[in-house]
Amino acid sequence: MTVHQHGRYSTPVDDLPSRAVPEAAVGRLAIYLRVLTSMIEQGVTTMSSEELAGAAGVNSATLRKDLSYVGSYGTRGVGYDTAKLVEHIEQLLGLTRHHSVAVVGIGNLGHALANYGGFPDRGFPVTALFDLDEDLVGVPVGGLPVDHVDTIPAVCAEREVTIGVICTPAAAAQWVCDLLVAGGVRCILNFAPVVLQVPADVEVRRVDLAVELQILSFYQARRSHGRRPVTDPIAVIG
Amino acid sequence: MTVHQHGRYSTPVDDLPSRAVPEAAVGRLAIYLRVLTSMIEQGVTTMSSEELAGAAGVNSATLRKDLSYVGSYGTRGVGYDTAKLVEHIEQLLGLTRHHSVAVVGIGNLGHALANYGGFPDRGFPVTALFDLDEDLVGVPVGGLPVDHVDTIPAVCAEREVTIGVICTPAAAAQWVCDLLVAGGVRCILNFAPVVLQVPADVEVRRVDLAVELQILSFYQARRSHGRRPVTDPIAVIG
DNA sequence: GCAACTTTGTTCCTGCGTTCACAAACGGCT
DNA sequence: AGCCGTTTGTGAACGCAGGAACAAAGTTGC
Repeated sequence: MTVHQHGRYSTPVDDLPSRAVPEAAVGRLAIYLRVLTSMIEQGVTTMSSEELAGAAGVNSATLRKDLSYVGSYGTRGVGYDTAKLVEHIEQLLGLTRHHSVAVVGIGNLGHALANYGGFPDRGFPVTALFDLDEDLVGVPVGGLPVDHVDTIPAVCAEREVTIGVICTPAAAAQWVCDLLVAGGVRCILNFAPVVLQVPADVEVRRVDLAVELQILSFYQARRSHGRRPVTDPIAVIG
Repeated sequence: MTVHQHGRYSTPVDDLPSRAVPEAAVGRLAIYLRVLTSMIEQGVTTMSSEELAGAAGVNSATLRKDLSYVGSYGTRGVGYDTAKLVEHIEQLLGLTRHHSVAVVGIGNLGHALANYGGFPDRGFPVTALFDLDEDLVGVPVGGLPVDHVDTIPAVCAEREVTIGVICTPAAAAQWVCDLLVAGGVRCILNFAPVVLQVPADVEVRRVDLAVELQILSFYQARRSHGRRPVTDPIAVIG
């Protein structure tokens, strides 16, 4: 799934330019951002809420409300300036600053993540890799040498890691998580199939393959039990 | 994130034993399932709602309500029989039947998924791998030979694939998705950073690394800007 | 410069999901 | 057997998120 571990909401901060942003809206804003950058590459300079909403798969009213959290940067009768909008969303999401990422657990998945290089959509440089396996320590993966997990607190503090990604087996996840927190990391992306226990000021997001599959299984079970008739690959669209 | 693409709800089916299960509850049930199986391995035969809720990181009232969708299988004054509960949740989630999985895009991530072998927590055998790269076609990955993407409709139909996992680059995702749908696949797990357009009866779940990181970035930005002081790795817990 | 059209920003409303709180039920102990 | 403590299951309140609808604003054409 990948949900907030607890049903927490956005932070009720006040001094920042916008009001409290609902959690769900934050996720959608990240999607708008992707759609926008993709459109900009295609030379689109202006989009209406209707167009953007369609591309992102949401209701246009929802989109406008989400954008209102960012501020009023649209032009009535015209739409939104794509470049300007990207700029403001990036600012709201804190993407102007770079976030140093550490990957723990260099197995199959860890390898895959480390090799992403600059990490998807820039702004998230991977600056540390960790594993327990002595044979792996020192070996460069994706151009970065692997460090031993025991050095997590020290290395994370030194390299100012802000986001820790846990790709270890379930059994090691909580331990690794504690080490990351000890190293000052307050944002954790957890791929291990465990519910992590963390202090209140640490944000955990879970990406759980098994849960995803089981949810799909549920929707599959509730249905005209069976598969879809095989169709022509041409006719698509919902 | 990994959300429903649209904010759809559970299916308003009637003949099945339980009432309509809220979408959010389905995700949590999958988590309870994991916690329960883990506890059973440790020899625990009974758990109270409070214990189980704590381990899953949710409110105990929420947990009880979620379990009430499954049916009333607890004993007042005692708690829930772990084995019995697992059985009933598995039934609700449709895990009694096996769900054949196809992985499309055998890059870093696809490799990682294919090598998971039986796929996390059983019940999801990977029965087909696809890629566009001719050099990869025929090569066995995790014991299964890779097929060409062009054969997706035919192979998926033949092997009765129920879940398609898309690990391709963004540009190929929609195309691959259409092929899967053409092959009769109605459940799709999408790792590509794109919003897929699908017919209404196809269920898509998205796992989007970039979005996850950006959400974490947002929460990091809204805070007493900075990292956590480096602490002793021992003192933890929220 | 004015009018008509387009599109935003926002307000209101509806509905779901989460939580609280309590009554019913069950086991254990005397 | 009856009482007491414990824990479930659910009815009701609360709060947030999503969608519809409208008024303000701005642009384009004449």
